[in-house]
Amino acid sequence: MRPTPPARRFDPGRRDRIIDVTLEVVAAHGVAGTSHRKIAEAANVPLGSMTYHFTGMDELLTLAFTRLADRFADRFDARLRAAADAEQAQEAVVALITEDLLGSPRDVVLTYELYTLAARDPALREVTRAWMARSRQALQRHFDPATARYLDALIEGLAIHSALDPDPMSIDDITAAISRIIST
Amino acid sequence: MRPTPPARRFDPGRRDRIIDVTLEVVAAHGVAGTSHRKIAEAANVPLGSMTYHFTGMDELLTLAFTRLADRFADRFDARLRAAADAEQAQEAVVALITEDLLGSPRDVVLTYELYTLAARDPALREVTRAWMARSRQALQRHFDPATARYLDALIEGLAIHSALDPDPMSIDDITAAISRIIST
Amino acid sequence: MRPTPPARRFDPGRRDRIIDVTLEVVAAHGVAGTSHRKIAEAANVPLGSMTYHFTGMDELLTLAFTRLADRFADRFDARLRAAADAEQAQEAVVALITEDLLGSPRDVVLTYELYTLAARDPALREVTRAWMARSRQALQRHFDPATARYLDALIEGLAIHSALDPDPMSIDDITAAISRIIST
Amino acid sequence: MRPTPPARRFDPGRRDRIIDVTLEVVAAHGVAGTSHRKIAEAANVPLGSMTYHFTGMDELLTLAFTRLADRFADRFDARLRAAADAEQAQEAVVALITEDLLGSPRDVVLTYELYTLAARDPALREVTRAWMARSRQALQRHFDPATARYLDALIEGLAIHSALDPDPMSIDDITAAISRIIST
DNA sequence: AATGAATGAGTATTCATTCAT
DNA sequence: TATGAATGAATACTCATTCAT
Repeated sequence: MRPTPPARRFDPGRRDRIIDVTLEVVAAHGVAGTSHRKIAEAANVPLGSMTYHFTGMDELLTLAFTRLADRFADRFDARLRAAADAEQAQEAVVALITEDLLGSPRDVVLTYELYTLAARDPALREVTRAWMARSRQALQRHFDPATARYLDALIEGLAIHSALDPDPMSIDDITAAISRIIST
Repeated sequence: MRPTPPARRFDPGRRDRIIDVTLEVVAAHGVAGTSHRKIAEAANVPLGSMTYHFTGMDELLTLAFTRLADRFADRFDARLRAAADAEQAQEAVVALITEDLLGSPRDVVLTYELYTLAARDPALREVTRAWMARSRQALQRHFDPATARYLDALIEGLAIHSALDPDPMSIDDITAAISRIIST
Repeated sequence: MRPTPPARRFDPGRRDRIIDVTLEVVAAHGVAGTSHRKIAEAANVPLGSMTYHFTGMDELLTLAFTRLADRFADRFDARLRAAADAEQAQEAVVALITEDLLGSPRDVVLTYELYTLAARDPALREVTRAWMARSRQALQRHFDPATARYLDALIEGLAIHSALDPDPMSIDDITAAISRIIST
Repeated sequence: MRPTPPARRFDPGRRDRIIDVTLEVVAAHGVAGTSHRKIAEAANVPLGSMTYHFTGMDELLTLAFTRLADRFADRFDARLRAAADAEQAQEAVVALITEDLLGSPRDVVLTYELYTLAARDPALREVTRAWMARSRQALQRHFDPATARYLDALIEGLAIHSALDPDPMSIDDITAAISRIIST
């Protein structure tokens, strides 16, 4: 009896899958607790495959967070694109905070991890920069540039504080805060 | 020739010093890159001393970030305590953002590291909770509770976006955004 | 849109080029730091091409060092062939040491790498043996066999010591040493 | 039954032993084939012990080869110190080549490995430099400085060629070559 | 005939923690 | 009380080689 052959797998899209799995591992263990081993195991891929497809952890994290930011920005964009007027836009922003940003603890955690990396790594700061730029662009569909910028900052702050606060703000509070920042 | 003595140093305040040095190491290498070894070396303390004084990294990080948050809150408090009226309070908030929060890249980085840990660890979430509570308390010297809360969130968002943005907001912009949120 | 073609390159002389590039990689990184990957990259050749053309690193190194030794021996031969008498032969030997052997740090390094391999591997010891034989043959155009042999050894020693010595011998010293060994 | 405890060993002189074992491993496998693992195994020491005692492979190799060169130089010195006159000194040199340098294939191999490293690494070039300096100093007990230098180079060449040559020189040949270089 | 993808063994190194002194 | 030495588990990464295409 020969041992089972090493089971060379035909696995297109493997690279792509690894990138997605990376975000899951980071969400579960933090960047600090993320390793090639954990990702490889979660993706059901041999360890050697990791450094075959990516030059190192840095590249992998950059790719993964770029994907994350793109998805956030897409959702942001879609919400505001669907709003017909300023009033609907305001509702869209509230929904965005309460549903998109706070709805998934996973995403909250990942956002912080991204900011922490971005504070050190220019490559990831570029990712956050592009994300912010797209957000403001989306807001400018309905608000003037200055308001868009203030609003973007407020959204950020509301999301963070709501996430960290054991007694988070109500939707009414969030709506009220937003009303103030867009009143010109 | 006698061998060098065992160098039993009289070193009161060692425990304290280690806690402070921990923040420096985290600022320099991130939580992900922080280790007992690096801290011990930076504090000029034998490695064995680390696990002698602290049960592990978790305790050490909690102590260090508690100290950090206390210092931030103290400064916040002092600024608002010094303000005589709402107008001065607004100026104090602007100064707080531009000088305290954005003045030191070290502090920006450490704040993110703290949030990232807090998102996972209840002990550190308590640290951020207490910090937020003190901030709002300080703001309530001059603003009603709801405004204090909105303002606190806006401060957070302005600080984050300004730190990550290669083209950060001007002081005028920051002032304008704050004006809107406190207009009742 | 068709996918990019498989880039089947018409590349005659590829095998040859790989052998030459191998010497460059060894010169740059040492035998210890040489790998199929580095050679493939330096030769602009797919990794799979390495084990397609050569059975393994041993074969590749043997081929490369054989080529190196042949080139050295050719130069040695040419120099002594050009000498008309014993006096010119002596000058040729001095030039050989100072110009051929010491002129290029690359060649000095490669020579040691070869000796180190030869000390272990009979295939490469055959390479050094043949090289030595050709050197002596060339010297015997002008000197008796015993002198040729002594001279060959002295050349070796002068080259090594001059290469490793931060304060290497002058040409006059080299000439004087050679004069002594050929005086019968 | 508890599993046997991890058997923390009291092992003074371990650091020293590792350095010696390193030379054995290099002699057996070459620098290219030497790894922390092999050394640790040969020294009967856990892998983690290697990088505890040494910053890395470089430091370890430097220490090991320094020790090797010192031993060679000691023997060289002893031989020439024991010679009463120039004639005995000449005999000492012959014995040195035939017994010390060629007597042990291990030492021949190690010498090449050292030269190969020295060609790249200044730290190891300093080791060879110091060794050469001591050799010449020893020779100057009996010969003038220029002769000492030529003789040192000839010794080197005779040793290398004899080691690589399947038909090495006889003692008479070696003696004759040396006679020529010291005849003034 | 040629190669890109794949993989398990192996590399150096870092690490938190233990414990004899 | 304090610590230097020790250690096994874990880290990222490199590698020669295989093989389906």
